[in-house]
Amino acid sequence: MTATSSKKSEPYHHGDLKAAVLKRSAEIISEKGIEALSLRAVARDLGVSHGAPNRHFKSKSELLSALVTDIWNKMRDATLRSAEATETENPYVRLNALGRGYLRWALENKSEFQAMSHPDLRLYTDNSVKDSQIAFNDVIKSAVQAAQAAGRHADIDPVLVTLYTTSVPFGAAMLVTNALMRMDDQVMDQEALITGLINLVVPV
Amino acid sequence: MTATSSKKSEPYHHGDLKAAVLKRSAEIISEKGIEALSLRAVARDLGVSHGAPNRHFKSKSELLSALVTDIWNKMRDATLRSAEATETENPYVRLNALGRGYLRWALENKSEFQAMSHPDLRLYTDNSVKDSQIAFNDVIKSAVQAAQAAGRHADIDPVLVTLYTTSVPFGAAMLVTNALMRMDDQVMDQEALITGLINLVVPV
DNA sequence: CGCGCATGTAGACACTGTCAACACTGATGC
DNA sequence: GCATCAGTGTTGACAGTGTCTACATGCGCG
Repeated sequence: MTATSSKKSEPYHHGDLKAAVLKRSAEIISEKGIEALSLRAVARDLGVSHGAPNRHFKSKSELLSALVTDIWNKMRDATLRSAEATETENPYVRLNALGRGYLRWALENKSEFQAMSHPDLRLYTDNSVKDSQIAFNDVIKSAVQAAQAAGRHADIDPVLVTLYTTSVPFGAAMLVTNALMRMDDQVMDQEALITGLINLVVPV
Repeated sequence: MTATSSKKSEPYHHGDLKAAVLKRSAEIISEKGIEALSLRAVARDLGVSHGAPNRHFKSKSELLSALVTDIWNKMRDATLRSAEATETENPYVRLNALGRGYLRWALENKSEFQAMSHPDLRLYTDNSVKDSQIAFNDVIKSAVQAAQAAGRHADIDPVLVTLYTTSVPFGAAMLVTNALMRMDDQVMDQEALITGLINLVVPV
């Protein structure tokens, strides 16, 4: 919406402020974490008055929602790509790759990953966030069910198996990025950690 | 620190403001979530001036740290109690109970659990939080290693197995309490979910 | 008894998100 | 071609926040 593009001098109208706000906000999250994001700071960075962003986002929560929606979509893409890179139909291999892609993306995009569970998101119920969550979950769910059809936990409630399968990369990423679990005494190569961990959930 | 107790009329000195601030803050977190916590509101609730809490907590982050330290300790106690209630030495049964106690506590103390990963905690590096995390992790680690000694993933790096084992209840609690995973289409009894999920990680 | 120091108060400051009133501008309809 | 008008940006205000400093109070220790 509102995509006139072009970067002139600095006229009264910015031209594409909405996109610029989203971009700068994403940068701030990535660089300093979501706790450093403020509407006024973004406006300052863009050389625009402090009230300008409100023309495009009714509230900070709405901006947050837009950002997080985008993050969910990026994470889904990265996860899916990882599975498709295997070029196989073997549901175990695919599910394993899904998990590794998921975890790797989270560890390599720490700030974005952390933003997804920001408390302020609970203040704003936006369907776009929910929709992107559902789209992500559907990716995992169908891969899990394909593996179930091939014999993995075949007799267990699919909801349970999906939750279990998701919890491992998600929980591990949370624990590691938030330093909620100390792993310092035995430092480990990141890729070895990813592979080792996912192999425990989805042996191949 | 400053534990004179007693509730007189309303003298100049509160008597035990530090404890009162902690208590009221914990209530607010529990009732309205951590995003609703403000120093000034707590001061108002306690009928005390807005600057008073600063005498006991140098910053809001310091208060947060104290609260979260307490939460970690409570969670550890609940988790441990759950294992000891089994009255067995069987490491599988004990580890399974640990996981169920962990997950149950998180689901039943949603707000407290969510507080533990609040972004603002990253602004304040406090050893007390770290120490209580370590104490919690040690509980799990030793139970995991006992199970390894009994044959569970015996040949895998203990760090990996501990991370895996912790990730499941932690990740599931995160996903469910933050509504990051929709589970609505197939509602499930909470205790059935807990048991079913933990059985996938630690079969008994 | 008196003094000191911990504790509580009051005011100020900079910052935040949000809102309303106003200014500018580009496109549309006549 | 020109007036109009909706969209966008500006400015100032407001309430709220955390934090700091100067001041007030009173408890406990010498």
